[in-house]
Amino acid sequence: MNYWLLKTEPTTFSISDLKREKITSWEGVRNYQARNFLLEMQPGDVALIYHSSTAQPSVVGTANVVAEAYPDKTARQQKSQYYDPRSTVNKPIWYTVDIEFTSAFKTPVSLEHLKGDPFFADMMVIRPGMRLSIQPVSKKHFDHIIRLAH
DNA sequence: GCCAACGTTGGC
DNA sequence: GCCAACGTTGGC
Repeated sequence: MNYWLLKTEPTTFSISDLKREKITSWEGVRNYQARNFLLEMQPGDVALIYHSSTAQPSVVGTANVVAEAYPDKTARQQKSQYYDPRSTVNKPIWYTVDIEFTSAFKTPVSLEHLKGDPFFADMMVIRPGMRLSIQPVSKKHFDHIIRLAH
């Protein structure tokens, strides 16, 4: 079982949207490194949902991975902002996974907190210039964030 | 809105 | 295969 952090801009898709939809396809990942992490994800893995590009960037909830990676259909939809003409049915480039809402934190754990807490000193998300939208997370970091959120 | 850090593209 | 130019991300 592995742990992940999934970034999203709340103006595009927020934890509230996930709560309402219950299960969603995590479409639109267009970065090879993030895609490779998507391909590693397995049902049973759990993820932190992180709001980026907002007043207080924070971990805001959790989700379960419920379907392993499969081709992202938006790559072949010309009207989609995620359209990529290089991706074909036979040779898809981009993938997505299905995740299921599990919780929205009453107390989000802010990036500011993570940066200030030595416990998270080696967490990927606090590294300056870290733009990766899908990141592996250690169990100890995951568990502690859950504890802080309660 | 600024801008640093990165990733991608494409000419050579 | 190098690298400059350009585009994107995302905190501030």
